[in-house]
Amino acid sequence: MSIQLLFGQNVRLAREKKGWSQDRLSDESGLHRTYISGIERGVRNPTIEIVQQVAVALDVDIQELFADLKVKASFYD
Amino acid sequence: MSIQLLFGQNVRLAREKKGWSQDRLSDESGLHRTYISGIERGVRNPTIEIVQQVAVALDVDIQELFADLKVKASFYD
DNA sequence: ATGTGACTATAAGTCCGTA
DNA sequence: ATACGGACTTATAGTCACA
Repeated sequence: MSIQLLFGQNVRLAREKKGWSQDRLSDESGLHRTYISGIERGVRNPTIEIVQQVAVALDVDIQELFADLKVKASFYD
Repeated sequence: MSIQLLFGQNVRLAREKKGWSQDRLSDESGLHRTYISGIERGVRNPTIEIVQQVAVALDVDIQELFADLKVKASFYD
């Protein structure tokens, strides 16, 4: 898995955990909505400045956005 | 402190911990020597792909390169 | 062995849409 | 509410000569 996809999925998880739409995260981070979409899909390769902007908006540590993805528990249920 | 400088200083710490020159890190990462220099000084704003390349070369977790910098123990010694 | 300014090619990031 | 495309501006990637 690419680092872009790992990052993107972690952003999506953190966003959904807050119950936010991409539009909402866009507003909070100051980044364009379509760009957020691209990040979450792993098709963008953001700079660390953008990473920080997203982390601040989501109120999470940058490190959390690079955390290894856990296999969903439901996979084993 | 900017995220670029935080990242850069963490890279420098990890590199020096291994006793590597910037030249050596350049070889190991495939990135140009002057680019490594720019990263460590915080004047570059690398993408997450570059971050991963550096982390792999230094054999550290990406998260370590975003760790809060500790005040040097020697400051209190 | 490292810092710096300058450079070109490429990608980041924005904004307009459509589905 | 999200994915995706095209066109656009700005910044980064990557490199060099020199201090």
